[in-house]
Amino acid sequence: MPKKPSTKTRLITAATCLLDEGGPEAVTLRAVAQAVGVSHNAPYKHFKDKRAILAAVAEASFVEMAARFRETALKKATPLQALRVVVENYLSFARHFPARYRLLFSDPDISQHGGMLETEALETFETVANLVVAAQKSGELAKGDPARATALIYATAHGLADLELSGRTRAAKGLTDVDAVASLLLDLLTSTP
Amino acid sequence: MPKKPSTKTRLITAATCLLDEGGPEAVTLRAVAQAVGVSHNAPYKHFKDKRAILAAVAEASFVEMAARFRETALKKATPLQALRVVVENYLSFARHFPARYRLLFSDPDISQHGGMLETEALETFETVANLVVAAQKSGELAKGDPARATALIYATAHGLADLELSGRTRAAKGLTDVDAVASLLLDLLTSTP
DNA sequence: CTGCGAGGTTGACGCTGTCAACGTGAAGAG
DNA sequence: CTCTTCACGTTGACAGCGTCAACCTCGCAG
Repeated sequence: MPKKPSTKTRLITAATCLLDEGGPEAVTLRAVAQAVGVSHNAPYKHFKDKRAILAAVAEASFVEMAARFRETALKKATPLQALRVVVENYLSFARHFPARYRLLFSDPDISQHGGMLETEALETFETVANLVVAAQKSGELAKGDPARATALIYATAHGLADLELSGRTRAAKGLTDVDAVASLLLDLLTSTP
Repeated sequence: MPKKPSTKTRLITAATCLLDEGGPEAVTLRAVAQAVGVSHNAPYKHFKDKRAILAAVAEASFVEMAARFRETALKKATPLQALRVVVENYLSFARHFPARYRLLFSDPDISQHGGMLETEALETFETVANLVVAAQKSGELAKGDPARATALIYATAHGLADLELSGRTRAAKGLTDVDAVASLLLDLLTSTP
């Protein structure tokens, strides 16, 4: 039986909900407070800023997302398959929770914020890098600096997600099928020069 | 001798300046008006919204940037060199004008806005695609769907720029040297499978 | 019993985008 | 030459926002 959530965690979940449903502009301190059923100044007893609330939302979201990443990736047979699934999941997350995705991966305030979020992010990056190393060892992926290859994969996945969210994929010819482009990169990395 | 600029264009340049110097939060309707020396409501005689002003800023910036792209790219000897220069310029623009870059390439309101901006963006995309085709014909780039390869390059460049702007490149190992990662992609596209 | 601090409330402040009403001056119609 | 009109600009107001300060009110430590 789950103990009843504190006001602080209720504020975080309410903010997350508002963000997902109404975008960034819907997340107002007063709306969050009202959703929880407290006065418009109650949040200041738990968070310094509005930004602090967003940071907490990001932190909670990232931890949850990273856990799911690891879980689904480890079930796959080969490292390359796992890599593909990770990219798929990344893009899927961006599509399902656009506003939250932007908060997590494109907000300067948040990413610079340090704290547990940065640690967790680095750990996740490391996990993917390990996948790349494994795929190189098994011959599924061409050799090369694994950190740089990982960075390339990450940057491409993020770029595709961000372009899709800002609506730029509907127009340009090669961009309409985002997943195909992501797949193209992995194919390129696979081919042995 | 340049004729004196209208209030409308002065509003646009003032907004651009504020955006570059103080980030998105510095661009307030009142601040823009004050910078031009008019009352806080004068902008409404020229633009419907605050968003409309930002859209005008984006449009002007994009046209100017695209022109410089074409100019510098055409001076290069081979298509592949031109491609590298375009990517370099793209990243350089993002670094020099972070807030404006985000407005141009990551703002949903703006990119969905249609109008001349979308036309110009498509045209630019097409220009790059032609570069890819040329590089493939000359054997500098491996064969394959050029539209998709262009999309891949675009997405990667944008992803790298965005990650750098949100401060995520300082931490992860392979991401510290953004230009090297961009170079890696072009190398991959070069190698013949 | 006393006191005190965590958590909640009310009220206020300045700033924002936006709307409505009110000039004003130049240009065109009669 | 006068009258109208309309683009451009002004002032003043409004609600909503983040934030600060002051006050209340428990439950618990001494």
